Amino acid sequence: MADGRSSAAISGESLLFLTDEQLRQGIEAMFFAYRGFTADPDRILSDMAYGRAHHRAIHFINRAPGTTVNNLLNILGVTKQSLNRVLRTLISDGLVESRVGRIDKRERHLYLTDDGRLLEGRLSDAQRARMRAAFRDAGPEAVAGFRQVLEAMMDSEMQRAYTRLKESGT
Amino acid sequence: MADGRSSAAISGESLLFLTDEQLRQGIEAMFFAYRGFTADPDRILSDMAYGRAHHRAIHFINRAPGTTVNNLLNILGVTKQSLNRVLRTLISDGLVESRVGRIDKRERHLYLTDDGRLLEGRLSDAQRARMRAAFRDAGPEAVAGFRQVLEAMMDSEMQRAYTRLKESGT
DNA sequence: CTTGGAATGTCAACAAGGCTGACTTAAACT
DNA sequence: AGTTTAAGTCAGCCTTGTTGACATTCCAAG
Repeated sequence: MADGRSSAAISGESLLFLTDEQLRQGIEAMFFAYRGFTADPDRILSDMAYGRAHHRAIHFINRAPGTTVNNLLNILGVTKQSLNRVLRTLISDGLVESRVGRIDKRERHLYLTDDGRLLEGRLSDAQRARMRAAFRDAGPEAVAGFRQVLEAMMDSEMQRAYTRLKESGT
Repeated sequence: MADGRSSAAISGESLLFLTDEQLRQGIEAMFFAYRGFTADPDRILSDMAYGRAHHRAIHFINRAPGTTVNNLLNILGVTKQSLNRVLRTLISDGLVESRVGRIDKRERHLYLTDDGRLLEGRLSDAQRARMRAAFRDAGPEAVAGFRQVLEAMMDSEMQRAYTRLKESGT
């Protein structure tokens, strides 16, 4: 497993794309690309008292308006204390609204306010601009491959969450 | 820009892969996939007193043995104070060796010790296993697209760093 | 030979954002 | 009535990022 070409055992057909060298390039590509991926929203957020955690909350509340705290917790994969700290500031700053559930009054349903939607737009415009440029440069076939590999890299639980979100879109 | 189909202006040929919906799916795929990407090494590291920052340092020192602190700083994109804290623990724990430069004695050249290489192996075996599974599931064409999109998503400076590393490999 | 600047390291302080654990409140379920 | 669940809160801890100030060492240019 540490001989430098563990998966380079070429078995008839070309599995050269599975060499440790190829895998390592993939790993480094993920590392550098993720930095670019977050760079633009981070710049916007650093001017305010917000960080990446706020962005994530805003993104998914916008994505699924009325989502419950528990729901968001599962998607974000953090503790409720961590999320609560973020939500508290967003609510008190008037970007997020928390409504008591009608059916189950224990639940809180989360919505973006007008101000919240405004910030969401600024953040996702910036992030989409980069993604759009990358997609356009690479072309539709590359984009399909990109999505396919990313999906295969997720934990199965996140894969389900991702698919659910995907299917709820439009 | 916030009308929900800003880039869906279908201009003759099919640019449907550039709709805001497609871009958002790409954004969410990056988010969920990156979690999976770091999950396995994170689990190993949490047993020790180390975190993701230690992993990154170990990875790139292994990748380019003898690299200087400044070099590493540029690749990792953190402040020297941040990196120094990480390096200090790695050096005092005997995982990394810091040698004074022969030509320029101000520089410190960094190398993994045997113990360091051992941990590096454990971490990258875990990370590669997931990447390998994802690559295999998706197939070579998808992998090519994956790499192409990621590369286009990097800042140009990181793109250069990535290419340099890529070309130094094997 | 001296001095300026570069590379490195260190100290201190701070903030964001993770975490655990303990506990409360209110509502719902059984 | 008693238990479970959803949410929130308090306190404290850790990692990892940040600034700013400052010391050391040493190369290189004047």
